Amino acid sequence: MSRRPTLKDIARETGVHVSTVSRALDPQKRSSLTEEIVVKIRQAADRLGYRPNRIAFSLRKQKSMTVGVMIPDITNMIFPPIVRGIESVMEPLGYASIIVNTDGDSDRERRLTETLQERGVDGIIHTAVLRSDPNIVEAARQGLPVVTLNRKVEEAEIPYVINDEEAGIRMIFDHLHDHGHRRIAHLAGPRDLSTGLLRREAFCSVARDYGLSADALVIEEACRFEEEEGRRCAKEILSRSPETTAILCANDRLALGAMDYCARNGHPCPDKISITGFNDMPFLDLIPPGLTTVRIEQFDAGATAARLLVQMIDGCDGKVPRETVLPVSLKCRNSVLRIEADH
Amino acid sequence: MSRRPTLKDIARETGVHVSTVSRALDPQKRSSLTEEIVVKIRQAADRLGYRPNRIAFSLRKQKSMTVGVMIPDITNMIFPPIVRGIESVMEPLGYASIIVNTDGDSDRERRLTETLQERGVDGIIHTAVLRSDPNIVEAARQGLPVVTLNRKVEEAEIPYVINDEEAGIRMIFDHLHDHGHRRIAHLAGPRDLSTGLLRREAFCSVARDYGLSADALVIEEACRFEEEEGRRCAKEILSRSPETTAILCANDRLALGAMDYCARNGHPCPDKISITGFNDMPFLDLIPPGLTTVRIEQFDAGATAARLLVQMIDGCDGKVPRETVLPVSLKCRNSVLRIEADH
DNA sequence: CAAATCTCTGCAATCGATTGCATAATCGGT
DNA sequence: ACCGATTATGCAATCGATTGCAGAGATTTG
Repeated sequence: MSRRPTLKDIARETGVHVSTVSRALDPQKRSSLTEEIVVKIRQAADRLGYRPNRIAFSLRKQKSMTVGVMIPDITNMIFPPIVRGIESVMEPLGYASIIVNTDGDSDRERRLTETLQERGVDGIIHTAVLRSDPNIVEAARQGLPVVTLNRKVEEAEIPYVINDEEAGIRMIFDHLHDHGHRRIAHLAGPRDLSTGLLRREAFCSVARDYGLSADALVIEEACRFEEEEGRRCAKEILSRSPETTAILCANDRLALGAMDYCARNGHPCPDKISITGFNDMPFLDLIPPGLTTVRIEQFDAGATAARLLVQMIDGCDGKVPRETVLPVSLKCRNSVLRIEADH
Repeated sequence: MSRRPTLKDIARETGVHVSTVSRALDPQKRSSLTEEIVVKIRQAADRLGYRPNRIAFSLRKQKSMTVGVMIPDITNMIFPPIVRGIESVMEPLGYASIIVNTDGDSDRERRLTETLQERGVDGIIHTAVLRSDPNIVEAARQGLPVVTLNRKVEEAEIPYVINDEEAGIRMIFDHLHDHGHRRIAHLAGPRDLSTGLLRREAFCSVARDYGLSADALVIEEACRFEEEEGRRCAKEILSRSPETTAILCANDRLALGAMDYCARNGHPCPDKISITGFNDMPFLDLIPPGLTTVRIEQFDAGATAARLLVQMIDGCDGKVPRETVLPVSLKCRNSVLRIEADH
């Protein structure tokens, strides 16, 4: 129940000055001390169960060995793997992470950025929802190392890690096309979220490459990445364009909602309609018929962002790359049916 | 890019002593200052964009306004809601949480407990896997406020928050019995995890109340709470005891695995066999036929644990309750079929 | 043998905020 | 106008660690 021992306690115990103790316990400077005294000090430290006080360390060194991780919502299943990826890099290096949930709320985000800075974080990993974000940009401008995940930040010189959304959409579009689908609708995500916009643009671009004119495309935009919106948009698509044979959805949850709506309304997937997702979230394989989707390596994304951030914090050698694009892959299950091309 | 302003900067700016600035900015003591000077100081603080340095604060006050949250694995879907529950209580009070994943590894847990203490956390919320845990007990004995979640810690005086596992098992057993099931097998969780043991004991106890002799019970124990083990144990149960009409599983993932095995081997659920889960994890409603399970309020559990911890940290009034048992509820979907009682 | 060099350890300032105590300033009372 | 009481502010120590500089001893060198 007694207070944790400090350098001073060890100094008293061994009869040397605290600065000597400090040096004896620091592998860097141990060399400048007499072997005998180092041994004595380390033994005393062990005996007392000394553990350094990182708060004092932080104050003196102006380095907290702490990073902030801002995510929209940890209960959204795509984020836990990212968090673990970050931790897998940070923890071995002695960094702790303070994770905060922004709920995509700009006010909250501003407040949390503030608190993180008050706590003296050495850097921030910011996984984005909104496409622009003045608070974090401002923090970066003040010299705080920041890396963003899942979002290009155009305005500032902030390094970002993104997945190859374009390639993912192309893969899955190709896959649908290869299976004979020509009437492919896009169930898009919200345009103000960067993934929503990016995937939509990729869809249009790929469709153009296949020679489909832009105004012939049927695209329905969800307000949120949620099942309910998936249902609503699926309904919209089917009524607006009944000849649709495939719906390429901007993410898995939209796809799940779409599948549900279709199943309940005489268009079971994949028999009547093919549906695809994006993200490959956990447990997808347990949900029939098995959603074909684009796999994103969330863990790697987190780890990559963490490595970049550490580089920026250490700030020694060279610049870190401004842009890192991570590969994605096609994950085929059973939600896409081969049909006769109708041309 | 210039360094954040400190009290000293404001003092220089306004021509008063830092201690005066400190007092002017502290709502508690502001009263002892002249109104005029307080205004002047606050204006200067605003103008310079002053934000307190919490590290210095922590060092001086011996209070970090930080708590440690130890969980087995954030990618396990039951934990994110707990984390958010904790945050919902802590964040408004100015506490930040450092979340660490223990992976149920005792060594790792010891190390992480150490790091948390080095960082001067004001308390720890420890959501358990193993039934006993020397490290955290030791930390608590040294006077660190600790609350455990999901586990009774018998040895020490650590307050714990648990769900009413017994009541949950009883509800679901009753439910099966009401639907005519008499041959109810238990797909148990690992005995060294507290939920595994508790639910198994509850199962035996309820079965006894229904007049089933202990040695007539068919119980198969999984090594881990994973789908694969669910499959293995389901197979075991069906071959050992083919007349089984219902499998009461110790958690949802085991149930999902069992459902999968049964479906693939001529025992579709619920037509041939009824299966139940425990936890009510997210997305369960999307997986046919819809698992009937016991709902645990994870968010509330986290929030409750957080409130207890804050009480302990503030340590003012009275003791906190040693035990808090949270209510659970039955969540009926479609994995239980009504059958003719066979007696 | 004295001077120069080198090694090792101690001193004290520092990081930014808090706070008990001292002191200067103000006020009222007579 | 003077004294004691009150109030507002400053001083300096403190939290625990780090680190530049100084200086004591030991050692080498001319």
